[in-house]
Amino acid sequence: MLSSPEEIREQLSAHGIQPTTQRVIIAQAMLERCAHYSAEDVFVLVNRESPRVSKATVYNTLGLFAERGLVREVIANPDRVFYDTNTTAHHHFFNTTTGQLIDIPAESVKISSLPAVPSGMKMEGVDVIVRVRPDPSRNP
Amino acid sequence: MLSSPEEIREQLSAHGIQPTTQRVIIAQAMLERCAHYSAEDVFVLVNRESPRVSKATVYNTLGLFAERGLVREVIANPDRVFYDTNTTAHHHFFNTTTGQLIDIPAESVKISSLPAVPSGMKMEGVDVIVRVRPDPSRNP
DNA sequence: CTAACTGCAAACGTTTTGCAACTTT
DNA sequence: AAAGTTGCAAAACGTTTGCAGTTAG
Repeated sequence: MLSSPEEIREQLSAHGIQPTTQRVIIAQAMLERCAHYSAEDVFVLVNRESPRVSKATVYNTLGLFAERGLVREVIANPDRVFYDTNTTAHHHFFNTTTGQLIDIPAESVKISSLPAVPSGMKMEGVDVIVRVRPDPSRNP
Repeated sequence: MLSSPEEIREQLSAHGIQPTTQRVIIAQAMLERCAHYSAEDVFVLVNRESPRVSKATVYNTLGLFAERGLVREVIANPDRVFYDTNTTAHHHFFNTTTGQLIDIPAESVKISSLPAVPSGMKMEGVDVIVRVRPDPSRNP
């Protein structure tokens, strides 16, 4: 992934996001490894060594990043919104027992038919969430 | 839909749910018309005429109903979990502007390929959420 | 200099909890 | 009688807000 502050700043600018100190810190932390982060995850990650970004800023920033397409909002768990640094088209396994999300590459899912979008509406995207859980009978 | 308290009680029992007074009230209100209800919706609906069920009981009951398959949890909006009285296989349009959900019959969506479920896991179901929004160019 | 952004703490709305009282079996 | 359920109010939780102070262009 990208890592130098330089590259991060460019990425932010490319998405129309003003690269402030805190935004660079957050983007760097998130893009370092591909994962699904809750707001709390990011808050902890970013302030691990020393307090650098406030909670309000984390929330604002995640919202902004999602709006500008730098990360993607994934909603599978009622308790938490996740922000996915993988913004390419893809889907998810959702472990209903642990709440964990696992990416499914777009190619693995083929949707051969979809209904017409209601009139006056425009399709934004399609999310496929495959709910799974540990199988007691197969994993003794 | 079902409507007599008798039938409702039977439905609850059939799902392994002890048919108490409050649960019958809630089930009756929800099954009366097919829709997507938030917990607050149900709370208001059920206490419209007179206070009959507490908020805590509404939450507990919805959780129980979902667990036992009487209703289905639909998560598309970070702000609210919806409970869908349509438990047959089907999918959803999600209007990202208004937060409204619209059912898509299962037959309208054909998924021709899915990845293998991670080992030791068992598939519970597949949710397809088609995100849509008003199209300014088509609806002036 | 101006507009944009940040931090703090307080406010918010939803969901959960602890526990005594009450139903249901 | 025992087990399960309910209501209440309080707590917890994630998220948002208002505003004064700071930073970026």
